[in-house]
Amino acid sequence: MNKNSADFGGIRDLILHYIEIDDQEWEKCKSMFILRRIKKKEIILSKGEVCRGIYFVVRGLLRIYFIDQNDDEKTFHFSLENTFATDYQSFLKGIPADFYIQALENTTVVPITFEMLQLFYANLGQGEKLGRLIAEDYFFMMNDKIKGLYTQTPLQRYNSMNDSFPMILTRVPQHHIASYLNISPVHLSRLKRGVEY
Amino acid sequence: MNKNSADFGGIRDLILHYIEIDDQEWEKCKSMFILRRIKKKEIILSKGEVCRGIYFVVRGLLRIYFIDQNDDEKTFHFSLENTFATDYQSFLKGIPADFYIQALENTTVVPITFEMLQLFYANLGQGEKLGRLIAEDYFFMMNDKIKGLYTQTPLQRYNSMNDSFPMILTRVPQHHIASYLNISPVHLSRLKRGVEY
DNA sequence: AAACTACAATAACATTTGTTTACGTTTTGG
DNA sequence: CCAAAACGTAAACAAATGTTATTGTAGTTT
Repeated sequence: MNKNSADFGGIRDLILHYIEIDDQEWEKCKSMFILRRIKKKEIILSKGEVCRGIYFVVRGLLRIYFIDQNDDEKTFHFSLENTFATDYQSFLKGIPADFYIQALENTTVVPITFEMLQLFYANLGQGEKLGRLIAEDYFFMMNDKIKGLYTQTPLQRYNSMNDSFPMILTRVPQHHIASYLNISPVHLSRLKRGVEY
Repeated sequence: MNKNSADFGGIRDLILHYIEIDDQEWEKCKSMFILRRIKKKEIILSKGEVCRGIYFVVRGLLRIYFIDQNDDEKTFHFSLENTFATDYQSFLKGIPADFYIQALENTTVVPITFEMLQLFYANLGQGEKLGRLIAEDYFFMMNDKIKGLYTQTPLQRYNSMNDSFPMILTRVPQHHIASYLNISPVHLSRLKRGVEY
């Protein structure tokens, strides 16, 4: 890798997965990308702020969570390498975020701003289509998530976490897993043990 | 209302809410619309079938649900007048549906097929944008739904049902409400009573 | 009108999940 | 390297929620 050409990870592959984009268009996109480094535990979005980016994770791991009425953190999503993290509603509507986004490891992201997205829509031949397909994919993820919440027990969801988030169980503290499963850390510990009542 | 011009309810207003569309474009759309009547209790989509339409509810009420591992129905969504019902994932991907869609009242819908949607994308000036905005709105709904599931108690969610679905509590049997809240009918009855432990 | 069905409420009991506290280990920060 | 903080497990108990069974009412069907 040339030292002067930043490595934007799998972004191009990801775009190509959605739409056709030629070299000239890619150069236009690439000129807008920058890398941003985030230290472990750093919070890059807090509730009440407007989310100014879709963060494409090149390396590291982000956690999206919110805080409920009892001041408990509820982990909503983990963003691994080559996936996105954002408060999409805040980002798209320009309204205050409900979510927090925090790095659980030292992390490198490519931020995509709202302005950049508008340029994609306007200047890429299939820009609107890209936006539609991304929104649809985000929707599918939510759809699956809700189905899991309704149909699976906490233990079943725990056991399928490795499918949704490869290696997640070895990368993040267990209490974050518990909050993702919407159960207490103590209870998750019990479930893993296979306790009898 | 002219007897020969079907009433497609608020569809045009809904499209206009998302994009600009001129009279000529609207005539093209309208010529594709038909009305379909669904009898109370009729099921128009079952798990395993491919969902062939986005159903715009002109009058009546649809229920979207799925069946969990214990053969219990879990109500996922109610579609009131001037809103949609579909298994969006099945519809867009052409894969077998996870959901069932059932009429809880005698209902009139305008089905929008996948082929019609492609024509919209291709022939409406802002067709792709329409698709993107619809996907985004669907996403926002899911987003709010998940936030509710994580942060609110069943009773809180019960009390806000009238906001999400006006008059729903007087229109559908209570056990469907309970399944929407993901609690048992017996427990919902208890919560309403405000039982002390 | 009678029989049947769906529905809601209630009580009693069982199961799941949360809370608190304690303890030992690991990780982190200075 | 040391002290402090974070973390996971465990046990005991409390609270929330599910299950089953019963009853009464209202709506449907015959």
